[in-house]
Amino acid sequence: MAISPTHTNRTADSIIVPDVVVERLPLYVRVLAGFEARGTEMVSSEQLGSQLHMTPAQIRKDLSYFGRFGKQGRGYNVQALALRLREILGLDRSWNACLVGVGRLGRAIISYPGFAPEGFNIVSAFDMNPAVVGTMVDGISVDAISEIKPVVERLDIAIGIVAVPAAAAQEVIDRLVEAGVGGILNYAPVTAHAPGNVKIKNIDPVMSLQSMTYYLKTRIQA
Amino acid sequence: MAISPTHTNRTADSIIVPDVVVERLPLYVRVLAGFEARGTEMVSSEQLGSQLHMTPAQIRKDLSYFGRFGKQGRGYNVQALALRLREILGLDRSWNACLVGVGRLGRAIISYPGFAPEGFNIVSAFDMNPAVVGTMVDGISVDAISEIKPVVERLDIAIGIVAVPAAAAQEVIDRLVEAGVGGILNYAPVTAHAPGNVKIKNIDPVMSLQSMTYYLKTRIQA
DNA sequence: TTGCGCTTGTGATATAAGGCACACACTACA
DNA sequence: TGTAGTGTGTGCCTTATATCACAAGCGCAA
Repeated sequence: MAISPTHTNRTADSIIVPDVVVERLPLYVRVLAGFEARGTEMVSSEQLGSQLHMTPAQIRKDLSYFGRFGKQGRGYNVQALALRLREILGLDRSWNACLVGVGRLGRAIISYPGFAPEGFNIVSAFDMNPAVVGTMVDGISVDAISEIKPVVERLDIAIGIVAVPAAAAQEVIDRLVEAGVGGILNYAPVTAHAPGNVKIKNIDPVMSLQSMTYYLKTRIQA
Repeated sequence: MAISPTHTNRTADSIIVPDVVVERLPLYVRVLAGFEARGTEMVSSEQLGSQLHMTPAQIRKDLSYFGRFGKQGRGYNVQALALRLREILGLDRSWNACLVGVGRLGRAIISYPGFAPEGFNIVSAFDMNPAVVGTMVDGISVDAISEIKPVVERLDIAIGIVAVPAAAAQEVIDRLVEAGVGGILNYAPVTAHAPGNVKIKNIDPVMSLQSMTYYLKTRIQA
Protein backbone atom coordinates (compact mmCIF):
# COMPACT_ATOMS: atom_id res chain seq x y z
CA MET A 1 0.00 0.00 0.00
CA ALA A 2 1.47 3.26 -1.13
CA ILE A 3 4.67 1.43 -1.87
CA SER A 4 4.60 1.90 -5.58
CA PRO A 5 3.03 5.11 -6.80
CA THR A 6 0.41 3.21 -8.72
CA HIS A 7 -0.30 -0.41 -9.03
CA THR A 8 -2.21 -1.63 -11.96
CA ASN A 9 -2.34 -4.84 -13.86
CA ARG A 10 -3.07 -6.13 -17.27
CA THR A 11 -5.64 -8.70 -18.20
CA ALA A 12 -5.10 -11.15 -21.00
CA ASP A 13 -6.45 -8.48 -23.33
CA SER A 14 -3.95 -6.02 -21.96
CA ILE A 15 -6.52 -3.82 -20.26
CA ILE A 16 -5.32 -2.21 -17.08
CA VAL A 17 -7.01 -3.35 -13.86
CA PRO A 18 -6.46 -1.29 -10.73
CA ASP A 19 -5.39 -3.05 -7.58
CA VAL A 20 -8.40 -1.88 -5.62
CA VAL A 21 -10.68 -3.59 -8.10
CA VAL A 22 -8.88 -6.92 -7.78
CA GLU A 23 -9.17 -6.64 -4.02
CA ARG A 24 -12.94 -6.34 -4.27
CA LEU A 25 -13.46 -9.39 -6.44
CA PRO A 26 -13.29 -11.90 -3.57
CA LEU A 27 -16.07 -9.93 -1.96
CA TYR A 28 -18.23 -10.45 -4.99
CA VAL A 29 -17.37 -14.12 -5.06
CA ARG A 30 -18.45 -14.41 -1.46
CA VAL A 31 -21.85 -12.79 -1.81
CA LEU A 32 -22.50 -14.68 -5.01
CA ALA A 33 -21.84 -17.89 -3.11
CA GLY A 34 -24.53 -16.76 -0.69
CA PHE A 35 -27.05 -16.22 -3.46
CA GLU A 36 -26.02 -19.52 -5.02
CA ALA A 37 -26.65 -21.33 -1.74
CA ARG A 38 -30.13 -19.83 -1.57
CA GLY A 39 -30.81 -21.00 -5.12
CA THR A 40 -31.15 -17.55 -6.66
CA GLU A 41 -30.63 -17.66 -10.40
CA MET A 42 -30.16 -14.01 -11.34
CA VAL A 43 -28.94 -10.98 -9.43
CA SER A 44 -28.74 -7.32 -10.34
CA SER A 45 -25.87 -5.02 -9.45
CA GLU A 46 -28.45 -3.27 -7.29
CA GLN A 47 -28.97 -6.40 -5.19
CA LEU A 48 -25.25 -7.11 -4.91
CA GLY A 49 -24.65 -3.51 -3.96
CA SER A 50 -27.17 -3.46 -1.19
CA GLN A 51 -25.62 -6.61 0.30
CA LEU A 52 -22.15 -5.11 0.17
CA HIS A 53 -23.11 -1.54 0.98
CA MET A 54 -21.68 -0.17 -2.20
CA THR A 55 -23.10 1.52 -5.26
CA PRO A 56 -24.37 -0.63 -8.13
CA ALA A 57 -22.33 1.47 -10.52
CA GLN A 58 -19.11 0.51 -8.84
CA ILE A 59 -19.89 -3.16 -9.10
CA ARG A 60 -20.78 -2.89 -12.76
CA LYS A 61 -17.64 -0.93 -13.53
CA ASP A 62 -15.46 -3.38 -11.62
CA LEU A 63 -16.91 -6.30 -13.52
CA SER A 64 -16.58 -4.46 -16.82
CA TYR A 65 -12.79 -4.63 -16.50
CA PHE A 66 -13.03 -8.33 -17.16
CA GLY A 67 -15.87 -8.74 -19.60
CA ARG A 68 -19.59 -8.31 -20.12
CA PHE A 69 -21.22 -10.80 -17.86
CA GLY A 70 -24.68 -9.32 -17.46
CA LYS A 71 -27.84 -9.12 -19.48
CA GLN A 72 -29.75 -5.87 -19.74
CA GLY A 73 -33.04 -5.97 -17.96
CA ARG A 74 -32.11 -9.24 -16.21
CA GLY A 75 -28.89 -8.84 -14.31
CA TYR A 76 -26.20 -11.48 -13.83
CA ASN A 77 -26.50 -15.23 -13.74
CA VAL A 78 -25.34 -16.09 -10.25
CA GLN A 79 -23.63 -19.36 -11.01
CA ALA A 80 -22.01 -18.22 -14.22
CA LEU A 81 -20.65 -15.03 -12.71
CA ALA A 82 -19.33 -16.79 -9.61
CA LEU A 83 -17.58 -19.34 -11.79
CA ARG A 84 -16.11 -16.70 -14.04
CA LEU A 85 -14.82 -14.58 -11.16
CA ARG A 86 -13.25 -17.61 -9.55
CA GLU A 87 -11.44 -18.30 -12.80
CA ILE A 88 -10.26 -14.72 -13.06
CA LEU A 89 -8.91 -14.79 -9.53
CA GLY A 90 -7.30 -18.18 -10.00
CA LEU A 91 -9.59 -19.80 -7.46
CA ASP A 92 -10.51 -22.63 -9.80
CA ARG A 93 -7.51 -24.59 -8.55
CA SER A 94 -5.74 -25.15 -5.25
CA TRP A 95 -2.56 -23.45 -4.04
CA ASN A 96 0.25 -24.72 -1.89
CA ALA A 97 1.58 -22.55 0.88
CA CYS A 98 4.31 -22.89 3.48
CA LEU A 99 4.49 -21.42 6.93
CA VAL A 100 7.61 -19.91 8.44
CA GLY A 101 7.61 -19.54 12.21
CA VAL A 102 6.02 -22.31 14.24
CA GLY A 103 5.46 -20.38 17.45
CA ARG A 104 2.15 -19.74 19.09
CA LEU A 105 0.82 -17.73 16.16
CA GLY A 106 2.22 -20.13 13.59
CA ARG A 107 0.50 -23.08 15.22
CA ALA A 108 -2.78 -21.22 15.24
CA ILE A 109 -2.37 -20.53 11.53
CA ILE A 110 -1.57 -24.14 10.74
CA SER A 111 -4.64 -25.36 12.54
CA TYR A 112 -6.92 -22.62 11.22
CA PRO A 113 -9.65 -24.48 9.38
CA GLY A 114 -10.55 -21.65 7.01
CA PHE A 115 -7.82 -22.05 4.42
CA ALA A 116 -8.33 -25.56 3.11
CA PRO A 117 -11.99 -25.21 2.06
CA GLU A 118 -10.96 -22.31 -0.15
CA GLY A 119 -8.19 -24.28 -1.78
CA PHE A 120 -5.21 -23.04 0.21
CA ASN A 121 -3.12 -25.86 1.62
CA ILE A 122 -0.29 -25.39 4.07
CA VAL A 123 1.98 -28.22 3.02
CA SER A 124 5.16 -27.34 4.83
CA ALA A 125 6.51 -25.44 7.82
CA PHE A 126 9.87 -24.01 8.84
CA ASP A 127 11.39 -22.76 12.04
CA MET A 128 14.71 -21.53 13.38
CA ASN A 129 14.44 -23.26 16.73
CA PRO A 130 16.30 -26.62 16.59
CA ALA A 131 13.97 -27.98 19.26
CA VAL A 132 11.04 -27.69 16.88
CA VAL A 133 12.76 -28.70 13.66
CA GLY A 134 12.05 -32.32 12.87
CA THR A 135 8.78 -32.44 14.80
CA MET A 136 5.28 -32.62 13.33
CA VAL A 137 2.65 -29.94 13.93
CA ASP A 138 -0.88 -30.81 12.97
CA GLY A 139 0.34 -33.26 10.37
CA ILE A 140 2.93 -30.90 8.90
CA SER A 141 6.62 -31.62 9.35
CA VAL A 142 8.79 -28.72 10.48
CA ASP A 143 12.05 -28.16 8.61
CA ALA A 144 15.00 -25.85 9.12
CA ILE A 145 14.95 -22.42 7.50
CA SER A 146 17.82 -23.49 5.28
CA GLU A 147 15.49 -26.00 3.65
CA ILE A 148 13.11 -23.35 2.36
CA LYS A 149 14.41 -23.21 -1.18
CA PRO A 150 14.54 -26.94 -1.96
CA VAL A 151 11.17 -27.61 -0.31
CA VAL A 152 9.44 -24.71 -2.04
CA GLU A 153 10.69 -25.99 -5.36
CA ARG A 154 9.89 -29.63 -4.72
CA LEU A 155 6.37 -29.04 -3.42
CA ASP A 156 5.54 -26.27 -5.89
CA ILE A 157 4.77 -23.76 -3.19
CA ALA A 158 3.51 -20.41 -4.44
CA ILE A 159 2.71 -18.69 -1.17
CA GLY A 160 4.78 -18.08 1.94
CA ILE A 161 3.10 -17.30 5.25
CA VAL A 162 5.33 -15.41 7.65
CA ALA A 163 4.72 -15.70 11.39
CA VAL A 164 8.11 -14.93 12.88
CA PRO A 165 9.12 -12.10 15.24
CA ALA A 166 9.41 -8.67 13.65
CA ALA A 167 13.20 -8.67 13.77
CA ALA A 168 13.44 -11.82 11.67
CA ALA A 169 10.70 -11.07 9.17
CA GLN A 170 12.58 -9.28 6.40
CA GLU A 171 15.27 -11.93 6.34
CA VAL A 172 12.65 -14.68 6.07
CA ILE A 173 10.82 -12.81 3.36
CA ASP A 174 14.02 -12.45 1.36
CA ARG A 175 14.59 -16.17 1.58
CA LEU A 176 11.05 -16.96 0.49
CA VAL A 177 11.37 -14.62 -2.46
CA GLU A 178 14.65 -16.16 -3.41
CA ALA A 179 13.08 -19.59 -3.15
CA GLY A 180 10.55 -18.50 -5.75
CA VAL A 181 7.24 -17.86 -4.00
CA GLY A 182 4.99 -15.39 -5.78
CA GLY A 183 3.13 -14.07 -2.79
CA ILE A 184 3.65 -13.55 0.90
CA LEU A 185 1.10 -13.34 3.67
CA ASN A 186 2.91 -11.47 6.40
CA TYR A 187 1.72 -11.61 10.00
CA ALA A 188 4.82 -9.88 11.39
CA PRO A 189 4.38 -6.27 12.47
CA VAL A 190 6.87 -4.78 10.01
CA THR A 191 6.77 -2.86 6.78
CA ALA A 192 8.38 -5.53 4.70
CA HIS A 193 9.71 -5.16 1.23
CA ALA A 194 9.88 -7.48 -1.76
CA PRO A 195 10.53 -7.12 -5.48
CA GLY A 196 7.65 -5.90 -7.60
CA ASN A 197 6.80 -9.31 -8.99
CA VAL A 198 6.09 -10.65 -5.51
CA LYS A 199 2.85 -9.68 -3.84
CA ILE A 200 2.91 -8.95 -0.12
CA LYS A 201 -0.23 -8.82 1.99
CA ASN A 202 0.00 -7.83 5.61
CA ILE A 203 -2.22 -9.07 8.40
CA ASP A 204 -1.78 -6.81 11.37
CA PRO A 205 -4.57 -6.71 13.94
CA VAL A 206 -2.60 -4.47 16.28
CA MET A 207 -2.21 -1.82 13.62
CA SER A 208 -5.92 -2.04 12.90
CA LEU A 209 -6.63 -1.36 16.54
CA GLN A 210 -4.11 1.46 16.62
CA SER A 211 -5.91 3.38 13.94
CA MET A 212 -9.29 2.48 15.37
CA THR A 213 -8.53 4.24 18.63
CA TYR A 214 -8.27 7.53 16.77
CA TYR A 215 -12.02 7.29 16.27
CA LEU A 216 -12.76 5.94 19.72
CA LYS A 217 -10.95 8.82 21.36
CA THR A 218 -13.34 11.46 20.09
CA ARG A 219 -16.44 9.39 20.57
CA ILE A 220 -19.35 10.60 22.61
CA GLN A 221 -20.52 7.82 24.87
CA ALA A 222 -24.06 6.64 24.04
CA MET B 1 -13.64 0.72 2.53
CA ALA B 2 -16.08 2.00 -0.03
CA ILE B 3 -18.91 1.66 2.45
CA SER B 4 -19.61 5.31 2.80
CA PRO B 5 -18.88 7.45 -0.22
CA THR B 6 -16.17 9.35 1.64
CA HIS B 7 -14.89 9.02 5.12
CA THR B 8 -13.18 11.98 6.63
CA ASN B 9 -12.77 13.22 10.12
CA ARG B 10 -12.28 16.40 12.00
CA THR B 11 -9.47 17.24 14.35
CA ALA B 12 -9.96 19.46 17.34
CA ASP B 13 -9.42 22.42 15.02
CA SER B 14 -12.08 21.11 12.71
CA ILE B 15 -9.70 20.29 9.86
CA ILE B 16 -10.69 17.31 7.81
CA VAL B 17 -8.44 14.25 8.03
CA PRO B 18 -8.89 11.51 5.44
CA ASP B 19 -9.22 7.94 6.63
CA VAL B 20 -6.17 6.78 4.69
CA VAL B 21 -4.03 9.25 6.57
CA VAL B 22 -5.20 8.00 9.95
CA GLU B 23 -4.43 4.47 8.85
CA ARG B 24 -0.83 5.40 8.11
CA LEU B 25 -0.14 7.02 11.47
CA PRO B 26 0.50 3.74 13.32
CA LEU B 27 3.12 3.02 10.69
CA TYR B 28 4.90 6.22 11.56
CA VAL B 29 4.65 5.46 15.25
CA ARG B 30 6.26 2.11 14.61
CA VAL B 31 9.28 3.33 12.66
CA LEU B 32 9.75 6.18 15.09
CA ALA B 33 9.89 3.62 17.88
CA GLY B 34 12.68 1.95 15.92
CA PHE B 35 14.67 5.17 15.68
CA GLU B 36 13.96 5.86 19.32
CA ALA B 37 15.34 2.46 20.30
CA ARG B 38 18.51 3.17 18.35
CA GLY B 39 18.87 6.47 20.16
CA THR B 40 18.42 8.69 17.11
CA GLU B 41 17.39 12.19 18.07
CA MET B 42 16.22 13.73 14.80
CA VAL B 43 14.81 12.23 11.61
CA SER B 44 13.92 13.76 8.27
CA SER B 45 10.86 12.85 6.23
CA GLU B 46 13.40 11.52 3.75
CA GLN B 47 14.70 8.98 6.27
CA LEU B 48 11.22 7.96 7.37
CA GLY B 49 10.17 7.63 3.77
CA SER B 50 13.02 5.38 2.79
CA GLN B 51 12.21 3.08 5.73
CA LEU B 52 8.57 2.91 4.77
CA HIS B 53 9.01 2.95 1.01
CA MET B 54 6.97 6.06 0.55
CA THR B 55 7.69 9.58 -0.62
CA PRO B 56 8.88 12.15 1.91
CA ALA B 57 6.22 14.53 0.63
CA GLN B 58 3.46 12.16 1.63
CA ILE B 59 4.78 11.86 5.15
CA ARG B 60 5.11 15.60 5.54
CA LYS B 61 1.63 16.15 4.19
CA ASP B 62 0.14 13.50 6.46
CA LEU B 63 1.77 15.05 9.52
CA SER B 64 0.69 18.52 8.47
CA TYR B 65 -2.94 17.53 9.05
CA PHE B 66 -2.20 17.54 12.75
CA GLY B 67 0.29 20.31 13.25
CA ARG B 68 3.77 21.52 12.46
CA PHE B 69 6.08 19.14 14.22
CA GLY B 70 9.28 19.61 12.24
CA LYS B 71 12.04 22.16 12.12
CA GLN B 72 13.35 23.38 8.80
CA GLY B 73 16.82 22.19 8.11
CA ARG B 74 16.68 19.69 10.99
CA GLY B 75 13.73 17.37 10.57
CA TYR B 76 11.61 15.95 13.38
CA ASN B 77 12.54 15.20 16.96
CA VAL B 78 12.01 11.46 17.20
CA GLN B 79 10.78 11.30 20.76
CA ALA B 80 8.55 14.34 20.55
CA LEU B 81 6.93 13.25 17.30
CA ALA B 82 6.36 9.71 18.53
CA LEU B 83 4.76 11.04 21.69
CA ARG B 84 2.55 13.45 19.80
CA LEU B 85 1.38 10.84 17.30
CA ARG B 86 0.56 8.46 20.10
CA GLU B 87 -1.54 11.16 21.71
CA ILE B 88 -3.31 11.88 18.45
CA LEU B 89 -4.11 8.22 17.95
CA GLY B 90 -5.22 7.76 21.54
CA LEU B 91 -2.36 5.38 22.27
CA ASP B 92 -1.32 7.26 25.39
CA ARG B 93 -3.73 5.18 27.41
CA SER B 94 -4.91 1.58 27.49
CA TRP B 95 -8.11 0.19 26.01
CA ASN B 96 -10.35 -2.62 27.17
CA ALA B 97 -11.63 -5.12 24.65
CA CYS B 98 -13.87 -8.14 24.79
CA LEU B 99 -13.82 -11.24 22.65
CA VAL B 100 -16.90 -12.95 21.28
CA GLY B 101 -16.47 -16.52 20.15
CA VAL B 102 -14.17 -18.74 22.15
CA GLY B 103 -13.48 -21.37 19.52
CA ARG B 104 -10.13 -22.30 18.10
CA LEU B 105 -9.57 -18.85 16.60
CA GLY B 106 -10.90 -17.06 19.66
CA ARG B 107 -8.51 -18.91 21.95
CA ALA B 108 -5.60 -18.01 19.71
CA ILE B 109 -6.63 -14.36 19.89
CA ILE B 110 -6.92 -14.42 23.67
CA SER B 111 -3.46 -15.88 24.05
CA TYR B 112 -1.88 -13.69 21.36
CA PRO B 113 0.84 -11.81 23.19
CA GLY B 114 0.93 -8.82 20.83
CA PHE B 115 -2.04 -6.86 22.14
CA ALA B 116 -1.14 -6.17 25.76
CA PRO B 117 2.23 -4.48 25.15
CA GLU B 118 0.43 -1.95 22.94
CA GLY B 119 -2.18 -1.23 25.57
CA PHE B 120 -5.02 -3.41 24.35
CA ASN B 121 -6.39 -5.65 27.06
CA ILE B 122 -8.89 -8.40 26.46
CA VAL B 123 -10.76 -8.32 29.72
CA SER B 124 -13.78 -10.44 28.94
CA ALA B 125 -14.99 -13.20 26.64
CA PHE B 126 -18.37 -14.48 25.49
CA ASP B 127 -19.63 -17.61 23.79
CA MET B 128 -22.90 -19.22 22.79
CA ASN B 129 -21.87 -22.74 23.70
CA PRO B 130 -23.15 -23.57 27.22
CA ALA B 131 -20.27 -26.03 27.65
CA VAL B 132 -17.77 -23.16 27.48
CA VAL B 133 -19.74 -20.54 29.39
CA GLY B 134 -18.55 -20.36 32.96
CA THR B 135 -15.07 -21.69 32.22
CA MET B 136 -11.83 -19.72 32.23
CA VAL B 137 -9.63 -19.33 29.17
CA ASP B 138 -6.15 -17.96 29.73
CA GLY B 139 -7.31 -16.12 32.84
CA ILE B 140 -10.43 -14.68 31.20
CA SER B 141 -13.85 -15.88 32.28
CA VAL B 142 -16.29 -16.79 29.53
CA ASP B 143 -19.83 -15.45 29.85
CA ALA B 144 -23.03 -15.99 27.90
CA ILE B 145 -23.76 -13.75 24.92
CA SER B 146 -26.70 -12.31 26.82
CA GLU B 147 -24.24 -10.81 29.29
CA ILE B 148 -22.53 -8.64 26.67
CA LYS B 149 -24.32 -5.43 27.47
CA PRO B 150 -23.93 -5.40 31.27
CA VAL B 151 -20.30 -6.54 31.11
CA VAL B 152 -19.33 -4.02 28.44
CA GLU B 153 -20.81 -1.27 30.55
CA ARG B 154 -19.34 -2.46 33.83
CA LEU B 155 -15.80 -2.97 32.51
CA ASP B 156 -15.82 0.08 30.24
CA ILE B 157 -15.10 -1.94 27.12
CA ALA B 158 -14.60 0.13 23.98
CA ILE B 159 -13.66 -2.60 21.51
CA GLY B 160 -15.36 -5.83 20.52
CA ILE B 161 -13.39 -8.59 18.84
CA VAL B 162 -15.56 -10.93 16.80
CA ALA B 163 -14.39 -14.50 16.19
CA VAL B 164 -17.64 -16.35 15.59
CA PRO B 165 -18.77 -18.26 12.49
CA ALA B 166 -19.84 -16.11 9.55
CA ALA B 167 -23.53 -16.88 10.05
CA ALA B 168 -23.53 -15.49 13.59
CA ALA B 169 -21.30 -12.48 13.01
CA GLN B 170 -23.82 -9.79 12.13
CA GLU B 171 -26.01 -10.69 15.09
CA VAL B 172 -23.03 -10.51 17.44
CA ILE B 173 -21.93 -7.20 15.97
CA ASP B 174 -25.38 -5.76 16.48
CA ARG B 175 -25.28 -6.77 20.12
CA LEU B 176 -21.84 -5.27 20.63
CA VAL B 177 -22.96 -2.02 19.05
CA GLU B 178 -26.04 -1.95 21.19
CA ALA B 179 -23.88 -2.58 24.23
CA GLY B 180 -21.98 0.56 23.38
CA VAL B 181 -18.61 -0.44 21.95
CA GLY B 182 -17.07 2.12 19.62
CA GLY B 183 -15.06 -0.21 17.43
CA ILE B 184 -15.14 -3.77 16.22
CA LEU B 185 -12.31 -5.97 15.08
CA ASN B 186 -14.01 -8.56 12.94
CA TYR B 187 -12.34 -11.87 12.13
CA ALA B 188 -15.47 -13.40 10.60
CA PRO B 189 -15.51 -13.68 6.81
CA VAL B 190 -18.51 -11.44 6.23
CA THR B 191 -19.19 -7.92 5.06
CA ALA B 192 -20.59 -6.71 8.31
CA HIS B 193 -22.44 -3.50 8.87
CA ALA B 194 -22.62 -1.08 11.77
CA PRO B 195 -23.83 2.47 12.31
CA GLY B 196 -21.52 5.25 11.19
CA ASN B 197 -20.30 6.09 14.68
CA VAL B 198 -18.90 2.58 15.13
CA LYS B 199 -15.66 1.70 13.38
CA ILE B 200 -15.35 -1.77 11.89
CA LYS B 201 -12.00 -3.26 10.90
CA ASN B 202 -11.89 -6.61 9.20
CA ILE B 203 -9.14 -9.18 9.49
CA ASP B 204 -9.54 -11.68 6.72
CA PRO B 205 -6.49 -13.67 5.69
CA VAL B 206 -8.47 -15.83 3.29
CA MET B 207 -9.66 -12.82 1.35
CA SER B 208 -6.11 -11.54 1.21
CA LEU B 209 -5.03 -14.82 -0.33
CA GLN B 210 -7.96 -14.79 -2.73
CA SER B 211 -6.89 -11.53 -4.27
CA MET B 212 -3.24 -12.52 -4.15
CA THR B 213 -3.85 -15.47 -6.45
CA TYR B 214 -4.88 -13.09 -9.20
CA TYR B 215 -1.27 -12.02 -9.39
CA LEU B 216 0.16 -15.51 -8.89
CA LYS B 217 -1.89 -16.83 -11.77
CA THR B 218 -0.17 -14.75 -14.40
CA ARG B 219 3.29 -15.08 -12.93
CA ILE B 220 6.22 -16.36 -14.92
CA GLN B 221 8.14 -18.89 -12.87
CA ALA B 222 11.64 -17.72 -12.05
C1' DT C 1 -44.97 -7.42 -33.67
C1' DT C 2 -44.90 -3.70 -30.79
C1' DG C 3 -44.20 -1.50 -26.54
C1' DC C 4 -42.85 -1.19 -21.78
C1' DG C 5 -40.21 -1.94 -17.72
C1' DC C 6 -35.96 -3.18 -16.25
C1' DT C 7 -30.84 -3.30 -15.89
C1' DT C 8 -26.53 -3.41 -18.16
C1' DG C 9 -22.05 -1.20 -19.85
C1' DT C 10 -19.70 2.98 -20.31
C1' DG C 11 -18.42 7.86 -21.64
C1' DA C 12 -18.29 11.98 -19.07
C1' DT C 13 -17.81 14.15 -14.79
C1' DA C 14 -16.76 14.74 -9.86
C1' DT C 15 -14.05 13.75 -5.97
C1' DA C 16 -10.08 12.13 -3.60
C1' DA C 17 -5.34 11.07 -3.06
C1' DG C 18 -0.54 11.66 -4.25
C1' DG C 19 3.57 14.18 -5.68
C1' DC C 20 6.26 18.26 -7.20
C1' DA C 21 8.77 22.14 -6.28
C1' DC C 22 9.83 26.16 -3.91
C1' DA C 23 9.60 29.97 -0.40
C1' DC C 24 10.87 30.10 4.03
C1' DA C 25 13.01 28.85 8.46
C1' DC C 26 16.59 27.09 11.05
C1' DT C 27 21.57 25.79 12.13
C1' DA C 28 26.33 26.09 11.79
C1' DC C 29 30.21 28.14 11.06
C1' DA C 30 33.28 31.81 9.71
C1' DT D 1 26.60 39.47 11.21
C1' DG D 2 26.60 37.09 7.01
C1' DT D 3 26.23 33.17 4.20
C1' DA D 4 25.79 28.20 2.85
C1' DG D 5 23.42 24.10 3.49
C1' DT D 6 19.46 21.57 4.63
C1' DG D 7 14.68 20.08 5.14
C1' DT D 8 9.97 21.63 6.36
C1' DG D 9 5.12 23.03 5.11
C1' DT D 10 2.11 23.82 1.48
C1' DG D 11 -0.10 25.73 -3.00
C1' DC D 12 -0.75 23.76 -7.22
C1' DC D 13 -0.85 20.16 -10.47
C1' DT D 14 -1.32 15.12 -11.72
C1' DT D 15 -3.13 10.78 -11.25
C1' DA D 16 -6.41 7.55 -9.49
C1' DT D 17 -10.90 6.26 -8.03
C1' DA D 18 -15.89 6.74 -7.65
C1' DT D 19 -20.23 8.23 -9.28
C1' DC D 20 -23.62 9.88 -12.62
C1' DA D 21 -26.62 9.36 -16.17
C1' DC D 22 -28.10 7.53 -20.36
C1' DA D 23 -28.25 4.85 -24.82
C1' DA D 24 -28.90 0.26 -25.93
C1' DG D 25 -30.36 -4.57 -25.12
C1' DC D 26 -33.38 -8.01 -23.27
C1' DG D 27 -37.80 -10.42 -21.99
C1' DC D 28 -42.49 -10.42 -21.34
C1' DA D 29 -47.18 -9.45 -22.25
C1' DA D 30 -50.76 -8.21 -25.22
